[in-house]
Amino acid sequence: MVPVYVWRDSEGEFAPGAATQWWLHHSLQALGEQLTEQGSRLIIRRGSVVEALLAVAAAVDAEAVYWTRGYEPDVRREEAALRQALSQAGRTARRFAGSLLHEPDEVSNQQGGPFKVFTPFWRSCLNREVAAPKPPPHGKLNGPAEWPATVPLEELKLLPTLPWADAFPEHWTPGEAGAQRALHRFVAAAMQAYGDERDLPDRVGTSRLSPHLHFGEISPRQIWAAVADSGRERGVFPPNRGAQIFLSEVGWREFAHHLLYHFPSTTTAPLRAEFARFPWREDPDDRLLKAWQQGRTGYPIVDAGMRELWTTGWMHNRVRMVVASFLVKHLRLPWQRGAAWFWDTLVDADLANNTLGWQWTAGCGADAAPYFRVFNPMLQGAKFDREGEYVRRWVPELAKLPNQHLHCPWEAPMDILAEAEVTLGKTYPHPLVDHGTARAEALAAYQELKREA
DNA sequence: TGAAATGTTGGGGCG
DNA sequence: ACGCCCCAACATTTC
Repeated sequence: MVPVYVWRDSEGEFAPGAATQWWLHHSLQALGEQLTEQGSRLIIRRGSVVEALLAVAAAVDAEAVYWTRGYEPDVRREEAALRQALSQAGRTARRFAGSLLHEPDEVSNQQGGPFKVFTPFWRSCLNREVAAPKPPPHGKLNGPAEWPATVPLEELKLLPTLPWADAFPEHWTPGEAGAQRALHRFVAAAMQAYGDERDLPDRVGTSRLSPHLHFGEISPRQIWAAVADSGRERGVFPPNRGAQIFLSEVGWREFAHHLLYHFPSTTTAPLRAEFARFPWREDPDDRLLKAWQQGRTGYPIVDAGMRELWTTGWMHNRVRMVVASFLVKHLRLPWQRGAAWFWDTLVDADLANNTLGWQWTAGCGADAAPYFRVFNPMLQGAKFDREGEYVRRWVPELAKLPNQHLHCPWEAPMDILAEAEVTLGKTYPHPLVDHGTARAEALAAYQELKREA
């Protein structure tokens, strides 16, 4: 067996982002070390996936090439080309499914088509058996008499040249061992309270498994099995309400892949075609976009989220919904711009999940939030960051403000601002847009879209 | 996995 | 005792 990773020469809008590359570097490093411990190696190549795999296969005269299938449009084209090339070269192609609980073409509605609404999709999934995960290979792995050439990991230049990702290691341990630790921490310590705590961004109430899942360091079947195992003694599945909600979140990931597979154009185009004509706002020099990206919108919960993203490569899901709603509704900038920023900065950037998330927020996707559902950043802050711990952690210049004014500093009396050492427009920005005005304009833009329909 | 406007209900103060 | 008003609490509708 010869384990191979090929770093593609990919360009364009869905080439791996900077945060993805950071994670990949460490994940490959961990995988390489693990394989070495088992007497094997990780062979790294770069360039065309098809050419690289054909070359390695020829070098060791491989009988067959094995891989796990993917669902992104580019990957599907690549796999088809690989199949054909292997066939021509007289080698066997063996493709396996390992990234989902259920394959997108095995789940269908009563008309035999793809689902477009989550609830019936997930109900249908719950009626199916989830295959048990296979144990990982243990002990010594066999290898060829002579190992093929490999590119040193450093030569892929995956790590950022600027010190942007310096704090990432405090928050993440890429690799299979880190994934297993995260899973077992969650199941043992947080899963039962998941229903109550998952929406509170200052807690570690979520699983934080998304990057591990994206990179295949853990599979959803392993997660399913671990959750089921935690309730085995009492013979109940799911073991509790927290587990049930958590598994349905895994279900949203399944749904996202289902949609990407059946509607591959949604990575760039709205599923609801009329939204292609949405009157987005002009943004000369990307002034509004940059303020959002840099966490300088003047809305504390939004800025906290954007800074958490920049600092850790991740953002709590509740806050993702808030900042996404803010970009699409308050700033009225195209959801694709937000998706591109998430794509570059999230360590869990995933084409299926990112596409579903942004189309959901923008109201133009499958089973999406209606467009008029505009999040109020002050209320979201008051509801989900009641004690202000999240905002104080990521927007420290507001830390001395009392809770009452923390989520809307522009409404605080002068003396309270002075006492908290806050000067709006200087130590912290004025609101980039007025909430009431922005909301009204967003709704008017939506009416315009409907009128033209 | 909204928010805001609008409508309804019912307790309590008051004449 | 009774009607009236106020208003909070809750429900419904609309965006």
